[in-house]
Amino acid sequence: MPELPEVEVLRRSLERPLLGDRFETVRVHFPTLREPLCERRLRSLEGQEVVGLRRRAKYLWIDASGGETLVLHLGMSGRLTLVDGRAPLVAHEHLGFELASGRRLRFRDPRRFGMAFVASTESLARDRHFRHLGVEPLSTGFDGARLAGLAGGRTAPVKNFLMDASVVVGVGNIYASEALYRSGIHPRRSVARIARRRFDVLAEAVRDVLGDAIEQGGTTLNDFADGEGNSGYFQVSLDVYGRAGEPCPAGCGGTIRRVSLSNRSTYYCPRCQR
DNA sequence: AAATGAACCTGTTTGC
DNA sequence: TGCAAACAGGTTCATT
Repeated sequence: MPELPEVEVLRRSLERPLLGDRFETVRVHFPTLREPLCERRLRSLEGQEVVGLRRRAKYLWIDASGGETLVLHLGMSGRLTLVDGRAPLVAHEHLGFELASGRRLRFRDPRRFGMAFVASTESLARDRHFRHLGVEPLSTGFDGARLAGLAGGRTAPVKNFLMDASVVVGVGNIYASEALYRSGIHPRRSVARIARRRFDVLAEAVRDVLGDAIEQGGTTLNDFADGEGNSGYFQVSLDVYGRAGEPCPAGCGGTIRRVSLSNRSTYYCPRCQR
C-alpha cells in the first residue's frame, strides 16, 4: 500500500486527533511482524502523551512525552486506523494502542512486512533503520544536482536508482513509474547515460508527483485509507501504473507497456520515454 | 562499492 | 467451477 504520499496523508490525518491524547494500554495480540514485536518496550509507552507526529521516508514517528518514539512502518499491507475503543478485534490486528480518549489506534498487517518498535527520540537518527537513508524528496536538499551527483559511478537502471532508499527515500514502485513517465525517461536507462539537465527534470517530476498524490489523499489501489478511514483519489490520476495496453495519456499514439525490472512491475510509454 | 536476486508473508486476481 | 500460479504498495540480507 504505502509509499511516501500515503504515509504523509496518514500522518496528517492522525496529527489532530492524536496530539495531546495519551497511551493508556498497549495490547500486543500477535507479536509476529517481520521483526518480532517487543511487548515490554511497546508497553513502556503506557502513560505517555502524544507530543508529535513525524514522517521519515515511509516510516511514521509518533513522539511521546517520556522521550520515546513509537515507530511504525506499514510494509505492503499494513493499516493504521483510529477506531472506537470498544471496536472488536479484526483479523491480523497485531497491535492496539488504547488511548485516554477512549479510542484505539489499530495496527493490522496481513502480510507482516510492517514494523513497530519503540526507540528513544534522541537516538532516532542513529537507529539502524534510519541512519543509511538518503534525502527526503520534498526537502530543499533534493534537486537535479543532488541526483546527478549520487548517480556518479553508477550504472543501474534509473528506476532502480530512484527506488534505492540510500539515494532518495519514499519513492516506491508506483511513483517511480509515474515520475519517469512525467520525465520522459525510459525506466531501463542507465543513470550513467542521463544528461545532467535531465536530472533536473527528473527531480522536479518526483517532487511533483509525490506532492500531487498527497493533495489527492494518496493512491487507493485496494484499500488504502488514512487514519480516519478515508480513501485516496490519486489512482485516477495515475498516468501509466497498472495501465498496460491502454493508450498513452499524452496522446502520442503509443501504448503503455508493462515490463519486469528486478521482479517489480514497471509501466512506461515506449514512445514518450527514451 | 554497486548490482542483483532471494527471502520474508497472506490475500486476491488471473489463467487454464 | 475449481484449482494453481501469478501477483501485490517494501526492506534487508547474501552473493556476485
